[in-house]
Amino acid sequence: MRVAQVAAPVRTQVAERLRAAITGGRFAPGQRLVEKDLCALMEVSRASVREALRHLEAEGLVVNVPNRGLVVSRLTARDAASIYEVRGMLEALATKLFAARATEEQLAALEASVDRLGAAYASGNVEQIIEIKKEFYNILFAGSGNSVIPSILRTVNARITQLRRVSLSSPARWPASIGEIRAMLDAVKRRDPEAAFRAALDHVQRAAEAALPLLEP
Amino acid sequence: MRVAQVAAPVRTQVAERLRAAITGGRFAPGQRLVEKDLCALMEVSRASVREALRHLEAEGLVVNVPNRGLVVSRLTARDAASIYEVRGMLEALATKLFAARATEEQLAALEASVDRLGAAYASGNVEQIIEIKKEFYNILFAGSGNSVIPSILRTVNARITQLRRVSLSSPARWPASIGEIRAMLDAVKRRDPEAAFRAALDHVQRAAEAALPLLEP
DNA sequence: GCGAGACGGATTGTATGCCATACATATCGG
DNA sequence: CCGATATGTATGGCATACAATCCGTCTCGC
Repeated sequence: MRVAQVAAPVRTQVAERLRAAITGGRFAPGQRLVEKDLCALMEVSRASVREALRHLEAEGLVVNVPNRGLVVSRLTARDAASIYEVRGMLEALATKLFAARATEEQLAALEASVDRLGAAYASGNVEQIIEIKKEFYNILFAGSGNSVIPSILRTVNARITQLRRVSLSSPARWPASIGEIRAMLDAVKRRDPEAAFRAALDHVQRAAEAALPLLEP
Repeated sequence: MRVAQVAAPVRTQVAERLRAAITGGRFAPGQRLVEKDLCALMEVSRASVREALRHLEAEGLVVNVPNRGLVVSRLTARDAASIYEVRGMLEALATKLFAARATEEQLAALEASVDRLGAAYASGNVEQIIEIKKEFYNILFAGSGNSVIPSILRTVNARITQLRRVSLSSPARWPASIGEIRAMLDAVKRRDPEAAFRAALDHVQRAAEAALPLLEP
């Protein structure tokens, strides 16, 4: 009987906290990340901070300026548009595969999640919406049977989190959004992969249309 | 006038050499990567090796076993299938965007690259085929205007390099392959994004059908 | 007054040594 | 033959040291 690993390695904890700080907006894009300061902030050694930063660097959340150090990567309008294009394709693929492969249990779980999401939109609790949307996608990816889509989207989405939060904070698009998600669910329930693909792609494209103009006013 | 940086950081050189060794098959899947051994092999410090390994870990090329260290990640049949699904979508997207957005110069460059690729296939030089295919995709991605597709595919493709090399070593599929690529080119030249999408997706799907059976005999 | 160059602080890049801990294996006693 | 213990190996983590580089500032000479 294997006992639970109590403590994750320090470097991964550091990486997670840094990732949360960046995606949560506490570190602004363009801000310098000075190793020594991070050591003081988290009370760990420089080696651990550096290894964590190499991880974030590989994820694209921070970029390295030679001999100057790391700065929180700045999202250009083109990057954001590219990310939405990729998201559209991969989420559409996942939805299509879900429609073709998911078990009835997974389908029921997805439907239940959509119901909760509708309730969350009605209540207006943004944190709850974000939480349930994450759950929704976890069910979707699990049922798609594709093991690499989640990791790609997690990485790619981390870079546009601020943008999503901003766009989500205006409730104007909420009714349309939940409607699009219900359309995805309908297609999946009909076991219609092509319709599911189109519905998911449509959802992301409309989200992009709402979010991208916020980038450069 | 900025002078060329003569030396990349040691850790990136280490990461590149390790990546090349893994994708080149010199490190077999499942093989342990002992930090001290790598230090001795490359004559660098353990800190540099560790930072390089964090990078490869984020890329998924190696996986960490807690308190045991890193092993070259093993590609399951499901992983390989997932990767081909993702490749299909993203290469199809890139081709579609290229058809819609590329300049005439980029289109001419792509056509020239396809011609060289045809010659390489005719000559039977596998290394040359790989080289020109890389060039072909670089032109494709540049003309697609999407900045994140290349980085995703580079990461994802690194994991199936051995598989590609094996499948490429049998010339049986070569005529079909170059034919599919010419179909992509034709659609792009006609500025027909949807046809380009379908042609690129078809190319990857057929490559997958040829490569995946080689995984588990 | 003003530009060029020297200087110094700050920061990264790299190396080294050390210790604690976890795991695997060998060894030894019964 | 079996189980407990000892030992070796490797990672996980830390502190320190030092070179290279960059950047801002200050001074000196004109």
